[in-house]
Amino acid sequence: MNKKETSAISPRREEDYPEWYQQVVRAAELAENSAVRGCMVIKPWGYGIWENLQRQLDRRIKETGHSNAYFPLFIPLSFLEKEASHVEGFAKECAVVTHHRLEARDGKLVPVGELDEPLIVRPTSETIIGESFSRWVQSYRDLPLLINQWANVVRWEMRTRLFLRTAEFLWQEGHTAHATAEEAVEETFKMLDVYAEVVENVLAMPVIKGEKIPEERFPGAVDTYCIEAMMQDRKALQAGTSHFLGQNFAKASDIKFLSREGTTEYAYTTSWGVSTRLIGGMIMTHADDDGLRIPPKVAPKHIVIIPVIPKPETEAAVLEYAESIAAALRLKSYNGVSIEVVVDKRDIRGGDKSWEWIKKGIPVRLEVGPRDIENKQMVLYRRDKGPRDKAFIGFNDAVEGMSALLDEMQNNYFEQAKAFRDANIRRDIKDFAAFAAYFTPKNTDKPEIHGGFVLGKWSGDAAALEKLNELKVTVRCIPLEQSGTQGVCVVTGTPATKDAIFAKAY
RNA sequence: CGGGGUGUAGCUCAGCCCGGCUAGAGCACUAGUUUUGGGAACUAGGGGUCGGAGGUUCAAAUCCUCUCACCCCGACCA
Repeated sequence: MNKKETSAISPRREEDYPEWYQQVVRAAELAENSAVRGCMVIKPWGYGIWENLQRQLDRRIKETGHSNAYFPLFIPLSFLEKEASHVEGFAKECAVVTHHRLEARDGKLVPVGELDEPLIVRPTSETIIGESFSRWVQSYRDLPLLINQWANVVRWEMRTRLFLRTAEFLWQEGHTAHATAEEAVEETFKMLDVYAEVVENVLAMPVIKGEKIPEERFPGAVDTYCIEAMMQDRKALQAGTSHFLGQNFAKASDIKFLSREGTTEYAYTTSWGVSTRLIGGMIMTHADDDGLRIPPKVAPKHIVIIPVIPKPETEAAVLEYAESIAAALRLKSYNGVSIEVVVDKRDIRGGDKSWEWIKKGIPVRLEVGPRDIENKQMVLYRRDKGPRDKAFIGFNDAVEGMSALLDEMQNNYFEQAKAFRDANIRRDIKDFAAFAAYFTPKNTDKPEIHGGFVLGKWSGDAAALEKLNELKVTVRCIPLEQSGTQGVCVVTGTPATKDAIFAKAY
């Protein structure tokens, strides 16, 4: 390999951001494309991140009173027809099962045994869960009903990208039913807060909580709330959504209850979800030109110990020393779990090992050789510093201080991401000329990274949406935090009071 | 589904326009030697239905027809 190459990932972010993203995913062995169009294989390192995220989110979902359950992968076609706008939103991207048997004919397998009613593979589960809810809810005493499921869903997207948009993806979807609108709205916000907390504290991704404009709402929802994050190409990523569904789905699925007063009422429902897309967001928030950087709280392994063996006769002693460090570290805990250590004993060159782990984004690398045994020390490399930025650290200091070090790295990642985002939120753009200039690349043949977030006033009229569409800019959200000031819409120039976040988006 | 492009080794590709020896390169892989606090060097080696089917020809990776898959740009999106 070329030693003059100063970064492990080629191209670098500023050269070709989408290609850089793909190379990071590949180099870190997170996932790969599969034989099935649009569907990915999540490899162990990537799945390990998902499991850690899942565990920490699941805990908070349960702490807020929800229970996990599981509903069918297949949904009768007729269920989807029950909610008019829901149909419109999802019908175009549904995988449909029409047969239940294969027969060999002329050496080929052909589907036979047509189903009376086709089944769709769930793109989301409101309708099938609603069917259960309608039987589970009879009285106001059955409410609230607070259910979550971890599942895979399928949306037959035209264009896919690993983690960010795949035809099949993993997620959790919460579904709740309440006696009053107030309580359901409260639930919607509560789960939005849970998402924001997990994404910021666990994935170290700063987010903006807000409300979607009507055009961007979940099909069938009364209100959709979201958390929006900024990627390193300054585009927005919707990182999670929480929907207040009003009585729309309760009416469609017949979720009724007898109130304390003896009247029959429709329940108010909510739904909320986050997906494996968050891993894509984590990559695009933290990875650099040397590959992935995983926030310690979701890293499948926190530390790799790389034995340095200059001569074969030193091997046994070095490995023994490496294992003793690993054993001591494993007795320590970080973020509620034992510190995860891997001793990389593979018979390949040390430099190759180091760079492999750098690209995989492991938080800490420890290198130990014969000289370190005598001095009872090791060489420490942190992924939040440069690849050659090494520090000697004593055995006891390393073991006792590791948890605090991981915590510091977790915070560093968040602070770095937050500083980057805040530096790229423009609040000074007041007219459309400046707005359009900000979102237009200077080199149209090969657009450079440009634009960012604009925080400005939004009037909400249809003509304005049209102008945004031409720029490929969207209203990401109306932030929950509003200034309350009077001003003019950055698109139309007409008087407006609402603050909105504008950006190009994934 | 519209416009453009690509299918040749595990990966990235050359060869195709202008048909012709046993189909090539780099990386990766295997073995050996040297090197060793660092993304090594040399030598030898393994690996290919040239996306698939049909056609033209003495001869097809190369020309023709059909077909499948994927990628990029649009419309759609967690």
